[in-house]
Amino acid sequence: MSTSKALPQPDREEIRVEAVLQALGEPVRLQIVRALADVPEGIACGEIELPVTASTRAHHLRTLREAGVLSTHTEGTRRISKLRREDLEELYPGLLSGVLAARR
Amino acid sequence: MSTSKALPQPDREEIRVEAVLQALGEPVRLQIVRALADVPEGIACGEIELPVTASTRAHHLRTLREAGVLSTHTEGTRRISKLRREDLEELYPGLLSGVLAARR
DNA sequence: GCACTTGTTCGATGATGATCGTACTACGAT
DNA sequence: ATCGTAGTACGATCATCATCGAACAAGTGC
Repeated sequence: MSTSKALPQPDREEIRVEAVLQALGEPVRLQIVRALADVPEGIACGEIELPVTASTRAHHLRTLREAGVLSTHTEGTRRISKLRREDLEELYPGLLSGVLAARR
Repeated sequence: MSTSKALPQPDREEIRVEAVLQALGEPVRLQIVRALADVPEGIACGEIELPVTASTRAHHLRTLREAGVLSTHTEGTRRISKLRREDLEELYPGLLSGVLAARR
C-alpha cells in the first residue's frame, strides 16, 4: 500500500534558469533527460542505462529533481521519474525541445 | 589599422550541447548573454556591468566563445562580442529564446 | 618616444561537484 | 522473520572551475 508518495521538489515559480541549465549541462544528466523524454509516463531510475554506479545515479537524479527538471514519486520500492515538461515549457518555452533537438 | 580580426571559435557543427548548457548555467555568463541579446550588433566586453574583475570577465567570455555561444572580433583595442543566434537557433531551435524568456 | 586604455594570460587559491564504496532504509516475497 | 531488491545517505577523494592579482600585449593619442 501507501505505494505512492511524491518527493520534495521546487514549485514552478521557484525554479531558476541557472539551476536548470547547470543541471542539463552535465553529460550523464543530459542522458537521463533524453531517456525520460522518450517515456512520458515516467520510468524507474534504475532502468536507464548509465555509465555510473547507483549512488552517482541517485546524486544526479536528486540534482535534476531539485533543479525542477523532473519529478519523482515512489511506487513500492521503485522510484518513478518523469520530466516536468509543462512547467519547463511554461517557464522557458522552447528550451527543452531545443535541447532535445541536439544530435545524439 | 588591421582593425578587425575574428577570434577562434568552433564551427557550427562542432558545437556541443553540453558545452552550451554548461556555459549558460553560470550566473555571470548568463548575465553576459542577456546583455548581448539586447544588442544584436554586438557590444564591447568591458561595457557590460558585471560583479567580477576584468580577468574573470575575460575568462567567462572565452568560455562562452569556445562553447560556441558568442563570437568576438577585434576592433582596434576593443573586442566586440555578439551572440551566435543563427547558429544556435539552427542547432537547438527554441533553446536561446527559452533561456531569455526567464524572469529577470 | 611615452602614457593611457582595453583586454588577455598565467599561476595560485578556494569552492563546487562528480565519483565511488559502504552502510543504511523501505518494500515485497517466501 | 529472513532474504533479496531498489534506492538513498554519508564520507572521502579527485577533478573542475570561478575568482583574483600581477604581468603582459596591442592600439590610440600626445
